[in-house]
Amino acid sequence: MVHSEDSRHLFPLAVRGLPMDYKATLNLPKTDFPMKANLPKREPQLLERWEKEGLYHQLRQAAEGKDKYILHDGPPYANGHIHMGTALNKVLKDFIVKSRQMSGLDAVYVPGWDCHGLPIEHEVDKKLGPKKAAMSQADVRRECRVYAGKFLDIQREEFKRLGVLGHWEEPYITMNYPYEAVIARELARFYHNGGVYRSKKPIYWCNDCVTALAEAEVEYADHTSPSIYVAFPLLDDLSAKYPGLKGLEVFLVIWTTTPWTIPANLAVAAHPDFEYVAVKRQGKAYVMASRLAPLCMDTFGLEGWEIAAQIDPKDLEGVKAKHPLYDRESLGVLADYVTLEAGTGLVHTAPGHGREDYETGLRYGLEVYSPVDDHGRFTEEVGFFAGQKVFEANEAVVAKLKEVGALLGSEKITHSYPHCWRCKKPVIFRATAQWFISMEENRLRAKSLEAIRRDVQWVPKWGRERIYGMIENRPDWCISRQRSWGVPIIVFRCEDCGQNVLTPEMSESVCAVFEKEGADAWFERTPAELLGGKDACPLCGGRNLAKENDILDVWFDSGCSQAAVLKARPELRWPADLYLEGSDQHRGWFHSSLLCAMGTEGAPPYKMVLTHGFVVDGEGRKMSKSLGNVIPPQKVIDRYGAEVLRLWVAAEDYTVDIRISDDILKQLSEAYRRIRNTMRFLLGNLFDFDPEKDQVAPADMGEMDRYILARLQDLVDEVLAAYDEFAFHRAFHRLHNFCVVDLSGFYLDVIKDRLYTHKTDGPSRRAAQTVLHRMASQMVRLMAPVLSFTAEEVWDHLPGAKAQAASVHLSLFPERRQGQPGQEESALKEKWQKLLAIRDWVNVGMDKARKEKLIGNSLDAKLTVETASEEGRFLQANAEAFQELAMVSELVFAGSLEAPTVSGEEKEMKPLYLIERTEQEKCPRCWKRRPEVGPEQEICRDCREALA
RNA sequence: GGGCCUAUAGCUCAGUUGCGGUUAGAGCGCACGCCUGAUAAGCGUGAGGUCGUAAGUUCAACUCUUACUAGGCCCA
Repeated sequence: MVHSEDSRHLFPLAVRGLPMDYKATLNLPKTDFPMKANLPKREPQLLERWEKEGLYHQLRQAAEGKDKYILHDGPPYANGHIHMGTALNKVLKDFIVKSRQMSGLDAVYVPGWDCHGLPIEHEVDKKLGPKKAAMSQADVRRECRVYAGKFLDIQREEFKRLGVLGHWEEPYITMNYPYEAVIARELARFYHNGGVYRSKKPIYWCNDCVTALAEAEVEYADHTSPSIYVAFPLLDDLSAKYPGLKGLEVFLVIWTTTPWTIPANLAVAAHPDFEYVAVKRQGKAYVMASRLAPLCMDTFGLEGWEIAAQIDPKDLEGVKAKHPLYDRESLGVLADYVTLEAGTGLVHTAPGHGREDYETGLRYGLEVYSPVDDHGRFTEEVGFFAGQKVFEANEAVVAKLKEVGALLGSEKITHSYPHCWRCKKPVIFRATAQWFISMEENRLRAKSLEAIRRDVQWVPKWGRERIYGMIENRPDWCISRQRSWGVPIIVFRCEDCGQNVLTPEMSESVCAVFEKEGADAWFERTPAELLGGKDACPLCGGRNLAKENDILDVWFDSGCSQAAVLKARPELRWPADLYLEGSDQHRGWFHSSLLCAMGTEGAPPYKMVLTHGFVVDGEGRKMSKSLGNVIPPQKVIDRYGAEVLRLWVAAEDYTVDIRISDDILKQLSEAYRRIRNTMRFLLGNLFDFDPEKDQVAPADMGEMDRYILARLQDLVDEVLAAYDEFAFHRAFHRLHNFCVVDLSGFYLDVIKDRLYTHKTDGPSRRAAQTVLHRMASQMVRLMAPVLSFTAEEVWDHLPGAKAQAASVHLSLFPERRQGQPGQEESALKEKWQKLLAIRDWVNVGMDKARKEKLIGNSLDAKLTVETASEEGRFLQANAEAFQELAMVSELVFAGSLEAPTVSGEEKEMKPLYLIERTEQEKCPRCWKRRPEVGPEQEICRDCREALA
């Protein structure tokens, strides 16, 4: 044992022979709960234990009969490893499920995966290479199934590693046979309701993948296109109204960045509100928007022009121009999407090659003309360019226009253009026969909009406006894809009468086969087999039914999860209480699920929709390979542990973008250590505490204990309120703040004396332990949804905990305060907050005294407080409490002070005080400096009593 | 280009759910010091913000309006 210089001098121990080992008489903290978490190693052990004990199923059992809380999992795509965004999403869901469970609900969580679709098929294509040509569609599908299954397993392990609890052995999987059957069945319901139709319509088309693409499947990237100005000779004579045009050859001048669509031109659009002019030069007149005309003439290199007439755009509606290349008319139309940003103010319109063009075409009764085949080649009907690929034909079109003298100008332009999300090549708009779900039939759009307004709670609330706008403006849902890996559109075509046919009996027969054999049956079996021999056309009686080739958009698959999962599983319930996904899902899963449910059930599948933002780097930039700022979850887990990743999710306000960086993670691991150490201190001081026998009633505690218990109750109330509102960052900050400010900085520091030196089973020590026990027991449960691993570890070490529940996750949250705090409690709080404020003020002087080497430890100090102020007298009345709080050896009072330690200027509300070094001797046991300690008496009176 | 959203100390968050009012708060980190009986811990003190920028409304704006800048999601 080593003594300080000081105590050796005071206690000539030779007198007694050997130094008394007072340290051995103290109750110092003792615990197996390690300071160092070693999370990357410890977490897998806990996971193994939870799995072995079947924790998720124990939770189900424990909650049996309670109200259910259904958070319906949005299925991630079974392709690739998880990334920070998917990790964030799953961890947030885990917070919600665990906190709802601990609030006394039965929070079932069935995770799912989305398994069909182009991205997987594309990967499989790449893997198969030329082999694919020799394979049947069914063979390709088998490969896809294996591929999806592999990544499903990978992701499942990755999610479990995060500490996410759920029914992992039996997730929902969109490629499972029963699920596939439900998809087909839901589609059939739409079909039988008349909501599904087949029509020619321009859709995004990838020439390379030879498929239609969903809007979600195109991405925008820069693309260089030829931009050309083309003159369309006007056939109608406008000179009656505009005499300035008399005798002139008049042209409508358009601008386009897709020359290859010129052959499909059927109209020229003007804006109804813009001003137009006809510009005259050398016997010709060019019609353009007046604001753009000078610029354009400049571009064309034409000088010496004048304005021949101001033209009202309404007069352009219905006029006929001649197509520059073909013997065909092009109609003058009006459209309000025409802009003056670039071009001529007159827009080339090809209804078969653009959505807006298509809609304009509908209004004017134009054909949906699209002379391009599946591979993006012109068909025979276009003449000159037949057989050429459209992008390559750009040049030929330009040349031809030049040849006929219709080309006024051309240049290269780089602009944002849609590309295929898989092959990254530019896509086109092309009209083909597709299957659609009508937004108007059965009032699907109107009913959905009503439901968005009336029946669903959107958090944050702007989500409502966002999805409302999308549903309000979206076109009909194109549900067909020309691929293999998906659920087929189970419609038959009668080769005899040429009609598409599907009766309820037929669809039911097909779905029954799907349930047993999966959707593969569509590709492997004959119509007769699928229809149980009843394969006669219901219209003409012919027996030559052919199966539709198109498969369904994958968004329809996941949109059906509410039917295939919520309704199908007995442990779940329809509708769900909550959907929680990233804000991009307003156009994705929230959207498709709503349409599917509205179409078949007439009601939304969720009561509440919660969204989170996107993970960005420390500078707020999105994560991308090209920026090199991607942080994979695995890296964080390996370095800090999943617990720190979870803490990151909890600490950030997820309603907006969520930043992550090394600095942020470092900061969080510091915060983690602080919380862990606080819990460790609590446990360490409970080593000899048996809650069954040693508890002290609050009435028998001191004020300080009762005060901190009131603070603890505040913590419980606020953290639980935060969980209720899904405001996890508030829960985390509050808990952390409590550890730092209320515990470390105040209560724990102050009660060390009691815990260590007071009589082991005396009331003051047992009171402090009672408080610590209650604190640990409540805090561990408050933190369990977030710090799931650490809380379990604490639970293992907490006296009496295991007797209550085998796992902290099986316990319930602490009780909230009933009603408002009582008057007594409020008074107690006010008083102690005042004492603490004065302590802060005294600390200023203590620091000064330390810097002056007057004292080191605060127990070296003698504090003299002036009683002239109200606060001074307040302290005098509460001297004992304040002395314990300030941890000084002497506290005395004086009427006035000559030279206070810190000048009280501008702090007149604070008492003046003086800090000196006390003359009293140090008790070698409790280290307080006491008057009775000296050569006669080795230790202080309190210590003697404690040891008695 | 359009819609929606975000912008408070180096970092993470508060700033009193819709309604503007005294020197804008906390913790972390940092600096300086203390302790060595929470010790690869703990305590204290302190320095950090023209509340993204610029106008406007007002007696008064972090809080309201507009524009701009940066960033995010969705769409074109």
